Amino acid sequence: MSTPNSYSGPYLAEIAHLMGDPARANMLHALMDGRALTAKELAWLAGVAPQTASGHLAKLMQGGLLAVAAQGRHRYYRLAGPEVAQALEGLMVLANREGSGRRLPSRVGAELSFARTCYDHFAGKLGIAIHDALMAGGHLAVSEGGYALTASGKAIFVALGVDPDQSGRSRRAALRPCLDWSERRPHLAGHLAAALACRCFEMGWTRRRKDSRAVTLTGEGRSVLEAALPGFRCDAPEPAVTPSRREPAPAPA
Amino acid sequence: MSTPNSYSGPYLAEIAHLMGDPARANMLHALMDGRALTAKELAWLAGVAPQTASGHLAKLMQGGLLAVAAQGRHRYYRLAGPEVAQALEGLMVLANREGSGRRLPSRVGAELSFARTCYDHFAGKLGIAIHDALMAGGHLAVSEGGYALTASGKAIFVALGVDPDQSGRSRRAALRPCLDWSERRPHLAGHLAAALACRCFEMGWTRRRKDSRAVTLTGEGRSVLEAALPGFRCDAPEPAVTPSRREPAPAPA
DNA sequence: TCGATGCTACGGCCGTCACCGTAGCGTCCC
DNA sequence: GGGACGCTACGGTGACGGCCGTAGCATCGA
Repeated sequence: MSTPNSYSGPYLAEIAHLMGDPARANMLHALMDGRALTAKELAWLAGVAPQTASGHLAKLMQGGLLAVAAQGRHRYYRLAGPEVAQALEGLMVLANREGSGRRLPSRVGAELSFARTCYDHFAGKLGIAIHDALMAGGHLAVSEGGYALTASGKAIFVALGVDPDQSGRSRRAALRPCLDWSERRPHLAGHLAAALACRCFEMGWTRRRKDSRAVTLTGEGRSVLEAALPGFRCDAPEPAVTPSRREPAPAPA
Repeated sequence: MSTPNSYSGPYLAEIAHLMGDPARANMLHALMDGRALTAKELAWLAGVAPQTASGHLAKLMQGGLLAVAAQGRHRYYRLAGPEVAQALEGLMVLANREGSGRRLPSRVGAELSFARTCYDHFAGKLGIAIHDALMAGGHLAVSEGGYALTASGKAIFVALGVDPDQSGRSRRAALRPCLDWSERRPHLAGHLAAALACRCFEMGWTRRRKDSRAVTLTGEGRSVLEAALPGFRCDAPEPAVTPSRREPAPAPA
């Protein structure tokens, strides 16, 4: 009764509080590539014991941030939906602003900002290159709550092996812009973008890096995209020596 | 060294932790209408003593979420930028999902979801109505990272008394979609949207409600918008008895 | 000049919660 | 079946941090 204007403040605080713990934030960050991970993997990634991780995961579940799929004796956790990933991206934009003083370490930052998965689609320089090439070519049109493909845009998706008319859940836009936290420019999200990313992994045009959201564009992938997408241009990533960081677990003191 | 994949996790946690305290969340929520408020006002809105609020504000400043303008013996705090508002909106989307069980109280929710300011532009049913009318009429086109006005769109802005070619900071898109947390559909953000909102308040087409982000569309405003924007349609808000909630401060026990 | 006001700095109190120990339940492999 | 493995439930410990007291500095008005 003492806080007349705090309509959603408490709810907002509840969600933010869930994300505000380092261990939980690490887990959420790791899940932002859209994959589903087991509790043990998440525990290791977060740097805590499995018991602790279990508690965190239960809290995240109760808060509606995660979904779980039980499979045998494993439980695979994933983000509850694209809104969660989008909210996290919004926070990443803040966390990586120049003003805040904290930036990604340059090596790692270069890999991640070249190409990575953002929930289920491409982000980074690669995602933006795709977005820009489609836009510059007039293959995108404004639509209900996002983008729609023009006829020429649909032809491009067909050429890449993605059915542009597969209407997933009709509520969500097939294509929409998503602000990129590393480049501060939009890339393509939505289930068509996800289908395109999926196709790229299937065909070996892109590959996931181990233990990272970073993505590698293969030589074949570059050729395919340049052929199908007039104007597509994406600077090569530096070869980036594999850091071979492979400490299995923090040695218990 | 024990968390190989947590590149931005800690930074993300830091930002989220700042937003995760109820008092701070209330402050941020109150500032989401883009206005600048004094420390005392924010203390009252957050339901804490001024000393406590001062500490919170210092933390939010250090985290880069707020900016301050000293004016005499008052210090006016406001959000540091649109990115902050956007990140908060992203969290609100999560906080107000059906699944979470917590929704806005219906009375208040109805007022806020009809029309409100979102940092510096209109959101809610009003914001969406403007967005939809412009889109349906073909007045928007996809542009570099957002929307651009077509010739007919520019004419509409001119008719409303807003210069569509005022290029603010050229880095930011003049118009871009912004997901609405109450309606789950996009409304218009960007500095042209802000200019339009500003014009509406100046001309008395809309009015702010006291102690709330809610906005009222006046009869004149409705006429003006319907005349200038073919297809504009915005259901009337329920008259909504003014709750006259006016407890000056929580009685100290 | 003096008092009132807005805001911030410091100190002590106390609640909340992250953490990991042990223990228990369900599942897979041999 | 027996054992190993994945995960969760519970309890105690410790620390971080929110809270408000008093005190101090800057500004405005008379």
